[in-house]
Amino acid sequence: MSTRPPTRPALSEAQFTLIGKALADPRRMALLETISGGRECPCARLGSMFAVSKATISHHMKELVTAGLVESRREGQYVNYCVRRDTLQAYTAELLRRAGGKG
Amino acid sequence: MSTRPPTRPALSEAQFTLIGKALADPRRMALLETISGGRECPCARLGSMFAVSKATISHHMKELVTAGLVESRREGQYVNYCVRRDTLQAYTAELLRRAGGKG
DNA sequence: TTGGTGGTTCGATAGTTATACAACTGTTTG
DNA sequence: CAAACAGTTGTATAACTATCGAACCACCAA
Repeated sequence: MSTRPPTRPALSEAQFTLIGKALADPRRMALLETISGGRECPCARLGSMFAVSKATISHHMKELVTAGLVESRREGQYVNYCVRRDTLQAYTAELLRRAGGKG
Repeated sequence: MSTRPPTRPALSEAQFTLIGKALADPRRMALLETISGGRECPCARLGSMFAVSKATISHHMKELVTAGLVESRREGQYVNYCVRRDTLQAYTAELLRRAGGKG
């Protein structure tokens, strides 16, 4: 048929669920949004913006990285994060594919 | 500029979170997907497809309805559900708007 | 009415998770 | 080396939630 094959490989069920869970938490969503705002975002700054412990920040960032929504890169003492927009787009596409129906 | 203003009102923070949580559960996602498949789906059928109690089905459907992802309509003895694609699309749009960045 | 079927609500339980503190690793600077 | 700073990990706890059985409500048919 004519439905062009997706350019990206479809998300696995496991990753789809991971992403869903990662996005479901308001705090994590806020972190993601903050990271998305700037070009790169050191973890330290995040801690100062949200009144939570650095352990919690680290935990949330780990979830986001595991879900593939964020990439981390160590820069000396610091860790910089950036959003993986491809993953985010793959997720929304998959979401619409699954529940968006045929129109 | 030329980006047409959204036809839909933006999702409130509360609803955005509700939707996120609703979509995060694999079972609920499966239910949503099933509903999306057919035109209308009576609750009874759902119960027979997923090996869970009807109480659990009811609970999940309530979550989906509360999130605005699904609409329920009583049809005599039965309750039919249909997916609110507008909500789903509003969610994905908001997601990309928040975290999709300017890329 | 009585019964039967479809769905909801209640109460309890088990599993998950967000959070913090403390201890630890890694890095830079004296 | 030691000290200071950035992040991670371990442990514990509190809050949340998915799940079920049972009781209940809504509708339909005798």
